[in-house]
Amino acid sequence: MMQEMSPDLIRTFAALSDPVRMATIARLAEGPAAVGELAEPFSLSPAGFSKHLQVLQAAGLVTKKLDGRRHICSLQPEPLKAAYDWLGFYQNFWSGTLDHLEAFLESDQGNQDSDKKTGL
Amino acid sequence: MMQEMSPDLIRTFAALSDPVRMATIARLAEGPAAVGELAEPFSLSPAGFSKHLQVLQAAGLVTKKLDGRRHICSLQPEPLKAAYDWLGFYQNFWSGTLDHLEAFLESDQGNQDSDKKTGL
DNA sequence: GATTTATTTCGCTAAATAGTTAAATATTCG
DNA sequence: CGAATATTTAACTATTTAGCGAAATAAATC
Repeated sequence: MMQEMSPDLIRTFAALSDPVRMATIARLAEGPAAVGELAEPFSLSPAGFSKHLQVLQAAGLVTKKLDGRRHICSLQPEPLKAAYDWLGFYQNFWSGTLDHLEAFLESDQGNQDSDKKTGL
Repeated sequence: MMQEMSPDLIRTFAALSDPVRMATIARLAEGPAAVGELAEPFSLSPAGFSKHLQVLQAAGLVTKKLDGRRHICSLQPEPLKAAYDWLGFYQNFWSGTLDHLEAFLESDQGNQDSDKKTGL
């Protein structure tokens, strides 16, 4: 078995690997906001912040809608969920007494959606 | 309230944002392996793969122990768990009927360690 | 002890990223 | 319409990252 490692997931992790972008996501989780409001906490030029926003949009983490001359940004949950699920696969690895996933992968739980060979 | 965004987390997400490194983590979840074995699936020079391993080690995701001339790599769960937990904070954002976290943040659950202003 | 195997470090190049300032595009307001 | 506001795009520079081949280190084997 092998976990999916889509370009989308890669882009999501890349988008998350920056403090400005992580903080922006945290802020947007509290509700939509205009670009200027989002940029305020950072000592960045507007153009510099705009680029971070582009990275977040390219990853599908943020969408924008226009409200007059302001661009209102909203957080999109799907990519976060996908990243969460990818990492969640390794839950057994860190949460249990297992040193690695072997035991899990050979368990009923680990086999339930992969090796349905019992019926063949 | 504001989620923690440590340099460690940043490094973890950066380490995850590459297909070679993601696949290597997936492989290591099945159990420890030597560098050469890990490198095999990729068309990379040994030096090239070694650098990816350095990134994973710098993020604390992989540790090595020596077995003769072979370097045995093991996956370390802590950084994965930290990333999982950071993303898990937004679970309410994607899993529920909420458009954003406001409702959660104003709930008992959301208030339990943040705005204890009821007593002021 | 010379050779082979496993891996890293070094020195380099090419490409991607993060930041800047200046100019461009809309939109609102007087 | 002209000035101000909000934001992006363009052009550029500096830094980081990803890759390579060659050399270095270390252990195993003959």
